[in-house]
Amino acid sequence: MEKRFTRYASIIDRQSKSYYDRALKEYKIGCGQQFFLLWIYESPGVPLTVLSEQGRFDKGTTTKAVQKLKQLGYIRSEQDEKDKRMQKLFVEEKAIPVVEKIYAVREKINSLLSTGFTKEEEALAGIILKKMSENAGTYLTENK
Amino acid sequence: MEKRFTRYASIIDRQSKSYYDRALKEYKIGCGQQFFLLWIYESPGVPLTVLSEQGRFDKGTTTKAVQKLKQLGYIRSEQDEKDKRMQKLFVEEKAIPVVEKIYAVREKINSLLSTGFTKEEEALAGIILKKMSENAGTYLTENK
DNA sequence: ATAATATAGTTGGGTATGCAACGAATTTTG
DNA sequence: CAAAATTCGTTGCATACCCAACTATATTAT
Repeated sequence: MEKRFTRYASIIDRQSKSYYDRALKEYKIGCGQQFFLLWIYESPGVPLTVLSEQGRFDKGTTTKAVQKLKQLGYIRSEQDEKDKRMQKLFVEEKAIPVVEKIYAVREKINSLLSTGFTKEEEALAGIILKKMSENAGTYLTENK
Repeated sequence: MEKRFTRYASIIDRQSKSYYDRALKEYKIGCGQQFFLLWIYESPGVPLTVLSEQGRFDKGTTTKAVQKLKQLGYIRSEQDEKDKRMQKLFVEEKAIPVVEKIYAVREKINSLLSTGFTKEEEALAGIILKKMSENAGTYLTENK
């Protein structure tokens, strides 16, 4: 059978991004910030490196997303006392409505993506995609 | 269960793109052209609109990828006689080694992505991802 | 302790991509 | 048939992203 995993992943990713962009426009952020804002919300004080690792983003990408969130006043950073290179990130009050909106949009997108799936298929999809993304991180990267 | 389909799709897509970029560097193309070159190879005379639809790419994205392939001499276009707006696309001899390379890389990526999968899981992954990408095209887009 | 290495984060540059506005050709409508 | 609407493709602009080079701080090795 012809496998076309990447083609499907690409379509899912692009369409989801476009949906996020439309849904978050009113908050002045795009698809590129949602992941980071929620992660900071869920892990107060998280440093940039951890964000990069968790999303498998380049450090530069993470820096720029974080800068945008900071400019908008949605997060703030504190320098770590012990390691002065490290910035600990926190969500600001102002961002709470945005966080809630992102959760809702994420939920919506994920349920639209699994339209017509049985409960079993949906669970299986989660497991398979997780495994595949782990493989991507392990076997498709240059280093490691 | 918490669904995170988009996160996984995003990682798979980004890592695959990076792999394509590294693997195709010697041919002066990047991840953004592989889909189009193969499709033109498999469907001689295909117009730009069909490429856009099949990959669910924006028309502008398709135009730019096609322009790059043309500049490199990998494809040529012919104006349709009946409908003068339409460009029919064809692969040039020069591109054959590139086409073969892309097939090999695609195969490699897809097999790396399914590392550790049973035959059943692999087949299931294809079915589920296909379905999900169709849902993305149907339910996540603005129009239609 | 000092030199070599490693790590956190930033920056500059390039590619991929979507979106909106456009021009040209075609089709549909009244 | 002429005007309006649609369709094919292009272009300009903006965002997301990776990569490589860099600074500053921290850690390890000699």
